[in-house]
Amino acid sequence: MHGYATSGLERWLDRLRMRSDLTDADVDTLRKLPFETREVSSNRDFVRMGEQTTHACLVVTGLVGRFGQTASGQRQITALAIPGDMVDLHSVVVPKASSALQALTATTILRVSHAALQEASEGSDTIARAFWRDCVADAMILAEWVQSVGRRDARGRLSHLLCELALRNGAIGNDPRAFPMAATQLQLADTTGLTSVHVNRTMRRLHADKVVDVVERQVRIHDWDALASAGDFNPNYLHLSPAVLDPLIERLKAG
Amino acid sequence: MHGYATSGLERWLDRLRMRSDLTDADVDTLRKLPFETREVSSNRDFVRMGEQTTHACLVVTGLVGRFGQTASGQRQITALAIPGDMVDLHSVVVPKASSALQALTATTILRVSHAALQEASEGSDTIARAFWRDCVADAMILAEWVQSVGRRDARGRLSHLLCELALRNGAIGNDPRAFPMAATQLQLADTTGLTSVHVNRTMRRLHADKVVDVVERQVRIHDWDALASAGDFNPNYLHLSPAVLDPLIERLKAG
DNA sequence: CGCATATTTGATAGATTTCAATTTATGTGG
DNA sequence: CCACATAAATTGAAATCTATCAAATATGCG
Repeated sequence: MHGYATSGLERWLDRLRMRSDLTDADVDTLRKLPFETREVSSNRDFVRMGEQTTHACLVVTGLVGRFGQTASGQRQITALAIPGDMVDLHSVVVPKASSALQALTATTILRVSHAALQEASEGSDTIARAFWRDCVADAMILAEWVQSVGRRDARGRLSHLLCELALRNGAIGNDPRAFPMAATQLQLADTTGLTSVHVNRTMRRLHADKVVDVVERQVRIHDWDALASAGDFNPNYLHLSPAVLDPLIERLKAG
Repeated sequence: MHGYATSGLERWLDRLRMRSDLTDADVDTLRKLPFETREVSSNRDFVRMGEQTTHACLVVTGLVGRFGQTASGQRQITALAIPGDMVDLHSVVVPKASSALQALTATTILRVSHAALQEASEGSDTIARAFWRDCVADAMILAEWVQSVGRRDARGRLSHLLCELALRNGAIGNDPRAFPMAATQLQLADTTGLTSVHVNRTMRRLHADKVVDVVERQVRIHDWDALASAGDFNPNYLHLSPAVLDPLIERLKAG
């Protein structure tokens, strides 16, 4: 997206700045955050539930899920993090993990210490506000998921999720009509509160209806209007500025 | 709970301090926050979806729900606020409401301006952190709700919700075994992603099994162990300190 | 008393899960 | 590059849970 974006931090900074005004000094501070890079292979927890964490994790490439688990072993994904997302920025203020983080595919993360993040936030009101706001944005996605899982049928849930991922991918510079999505149908099931069998049948139907497609770990949206209407999708909750949102919708409709 | 707690702010302060260390100066600052009191009658929106808000709302008495709505008119409650909760503290950093707030029963709220809250948070790192942490705590409840709605059956969802409400009520000084719960079965249905008919039958069964009871807008827990096990309830996500949690659990088990 | 709201019950339809296989990808070592 | 092992996608049939529709009974309130 930007020529200088060699470090994975840059994409995160871009995202932060989409939501919050940061001063040049702020950006400078954040660019200088120390981190260590880590490769996580598919289906591996890199934060376990209950663990006392000391670092937050920024996704550079790949896909990360936050997992809850029921006593009977049923799994539920409560958040998906794509590149540019700091999966657990919240851990700076609540370090004890109340759910596990797992890579859904081979993933590169940057670990940034809570101490450094806290120092940055205490050194600048605008950074503090940006971090707070980012956590609130995550909460709004969660609220939307509650609604989706609570009140939409299988087709609606999957459509809604794919709409969300399209815009979130678009916001980080991917093509909103065709973007990487490494989750398996089982993982999609754990995200939407369905069974992998039912996800399979529903995706198959969406494909047959020429609405969306997942081929080779890539989502391809063929009919945005149909998808958005099936998912009853209203992008407000993502709080993207018109400058970001409008061109994305335009591209999606052009599809 | 405290003799001096004439103002509704006090209970909120107590709750904040349960999660975050505040200095005496911080507490002083927060006590001096200007507010206006407002009575809201049952089933009335006091914040509409899409509205640009200028104040955050603290519940003093009653019950408030955050409502999402689907195109087909299906409703989903994405948060319940009991006395002492600032329903939309998040609106300080994201003022545009992405869902409606509605009183589920006659409710008293305190409106506190964003400007005042922001000033408080910018004047003290510890206050800023406490606000941020409180929003994160709300998000963790939301994540648990996603899991509940996604992966538990009707009995599990209702049991889990009642367990949560028991501890949250206990934390503000109510008896965790018998506390006010003004929501109708229809509202419980909107909270758990069920139908009012199904909520009725399920509550009826929980009653028959001598697990819980809702009589005259009061929850009465008869068998905590059975309720917690039916709801597969693990209180970790509420992040209550042992000093608060342990006595509550003890009382609940004694029941 | 009488309207409006909430609870309760029954019968039926429908969506989704569960169980059990089968087929199709994907990756890996020889 | 093949053969094997493993993971993922796919399909079918039956069982279950939950929604839907419709109505009767309570309950609260002016």
